[in-house]
Amino acid sequence: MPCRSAGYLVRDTHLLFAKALRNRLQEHQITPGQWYFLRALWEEEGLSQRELSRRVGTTEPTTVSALRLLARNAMIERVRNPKDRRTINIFLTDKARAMKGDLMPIALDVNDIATAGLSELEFEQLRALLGKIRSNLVNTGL
Amino acid sequence: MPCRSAGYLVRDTHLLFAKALRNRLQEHQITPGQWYFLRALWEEEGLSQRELSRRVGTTEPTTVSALRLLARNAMIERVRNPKDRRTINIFLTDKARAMKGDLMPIALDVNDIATAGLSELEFEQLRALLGKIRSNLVNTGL
DNA sequence: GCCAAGCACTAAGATATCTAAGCAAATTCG
DNA sequence: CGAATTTGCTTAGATATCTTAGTGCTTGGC
Repeated sequence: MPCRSAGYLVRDTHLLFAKALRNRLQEHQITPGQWYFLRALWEEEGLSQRELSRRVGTTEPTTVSALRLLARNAMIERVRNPKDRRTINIFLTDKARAMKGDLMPIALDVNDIATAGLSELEFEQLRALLGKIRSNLVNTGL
Repeated sequence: MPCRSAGYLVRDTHLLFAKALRNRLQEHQITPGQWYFLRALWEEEGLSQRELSRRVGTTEPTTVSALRLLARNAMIERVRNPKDRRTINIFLTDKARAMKGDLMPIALDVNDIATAGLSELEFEQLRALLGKIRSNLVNTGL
């Protein structure tokens, strides 16, 4: 009996997801680290780095790294906010907006492959269970 | 409506698990990266690096890095196998064996916190669902 | 026995992530 | 108003992880 802990299962599943994503994104010169920020920006442009960090679930230094790569690939522009000069708002370039149509199907594909054989109900259960674990860890992890 | 993908949920949960583990392990000078290898070695000593990689779910270069840290902390010894000089077998030091009693409760604690409020049945569902996703991704991720 | 193929590990270099510490702009408050 | 605090971002340095490309040992076919 393996009797693996929840943490191990989650970590291992994460590594497999990241690998599947990386293999499919690499021909577009996008890495998984950049991917989550792109998704957040496709949903809403002009977010600050702090707000992006919150939505993607990383610390701010991680966000700085990822945005540096996205800027190097000409996917984003960083615009200092004139109302509050501490803040930098992140906007997509035309190139990045145009790539949404190519890239989103990749994410859907990976998720379809990953959840193949799961019913709608099972998928909702998974979301609920992971959501419960996340809120447990958020409140006591510090 | 957030409508987060399975991949995002798993990644975010993983980051929270890793953070909770890191906070609790740091006073013992053990990092999460080393943790999974320690667990595998507490279960069975003398594994080769390849076998360790397979059990922990990382590539071999990652295993090399993690074992380097464990060796620096005097937690393992690397012994060249005399029967097959390509292979290196990994053994725990007395120090590492002695720490099992202190460290295992930390893992149990993190898992208890993470799964608080989940019934036994729900925990089994989670394991089954993640297991299904893992096998889906293993077979098609490459 | 020789050599080609395969196997176990390592090196190099990139990305992903964290914590701790710092800087500069904005806000609060005496 | 001016100092202290807070806020948003950055830097520095460590760990974690991957892919690609070696190095050296073993084995199997001839």
